[in-house]
Amino acid sequence: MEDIPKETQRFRVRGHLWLESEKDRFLGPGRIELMEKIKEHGSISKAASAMGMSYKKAWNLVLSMNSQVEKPLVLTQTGGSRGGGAVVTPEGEHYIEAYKALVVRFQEFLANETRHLQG
Amino acid sequence: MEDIPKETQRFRVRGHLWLESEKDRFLGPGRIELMEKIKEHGSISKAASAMGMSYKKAWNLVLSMNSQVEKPLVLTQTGGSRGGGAVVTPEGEHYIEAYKALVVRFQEFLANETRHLQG
DNA sequence: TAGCGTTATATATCGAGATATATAACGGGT
DNA sequence: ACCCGTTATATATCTCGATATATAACGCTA
Repeated sequence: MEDIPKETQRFRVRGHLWLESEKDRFLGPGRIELMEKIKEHGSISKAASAMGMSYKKAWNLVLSMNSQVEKPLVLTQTGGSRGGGAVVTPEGEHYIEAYKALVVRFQEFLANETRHLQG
Repeated sequence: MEDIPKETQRFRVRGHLWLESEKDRFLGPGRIELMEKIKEHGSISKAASAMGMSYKKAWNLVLSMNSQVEKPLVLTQTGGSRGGGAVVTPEGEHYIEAYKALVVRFQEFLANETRHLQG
């Protein structure tokens, strides 16, 4: 590594990280952010528009996440005094925390590898 | 982490990794594979078709890589007895090796995190 | 029973990226 | 002078995912 030219200084190591099951993605940055926005706004539609995402896409993500676990990460309710809404369950919150901790370790890995590269 | 339900067993941590400069991607899995195919076949067009990629895309990747370093990673030649061709320079080979070593460490990270998640 | 905001779902439209097609240039061989 | 396979480049076409649009259902309110 020590004979990589100086210009290597300009490069950074970057990456993406996610959890997946047999064939489907389970959790990634977008799904985590969506759950956080649902926590904040109390509905899928408001969460979606808050992050510039179509309702349909957000709905599909919730469907995908919930379909891969026994206890759903997001509960939805149609109708009612406010028309309905969505909440993140304790299970959902747990995954959010676990994912964030994972990302912290990943960022350390990337920073370390970038340092290594630029040696 | 210890109170994540059993079904977490089914999830793996996966990821992508690449090198980038200020605004452009520099090296990722596709570009590395392309350089390896160029080494193998001696031309961009053969390398591209060998990995089911259009010549145009392969050419753009070579252009992008070479534009980000002083000494090009891939040298091309037009015309001549065989019509032309392309070769990977020692600098290119060096980056291939550095990237592969990085990927090995990344795979270890992912395996470790998957184990941690399922622990 | 009518109104409301939302979830839930299907269908249609659009646009970006990929692919296909075309053409020029290159330079050695014959 | 012409042929060859490749690099180099522009343009046209296509495809698929994303987005937009539309509609139904839900359940509380009043």
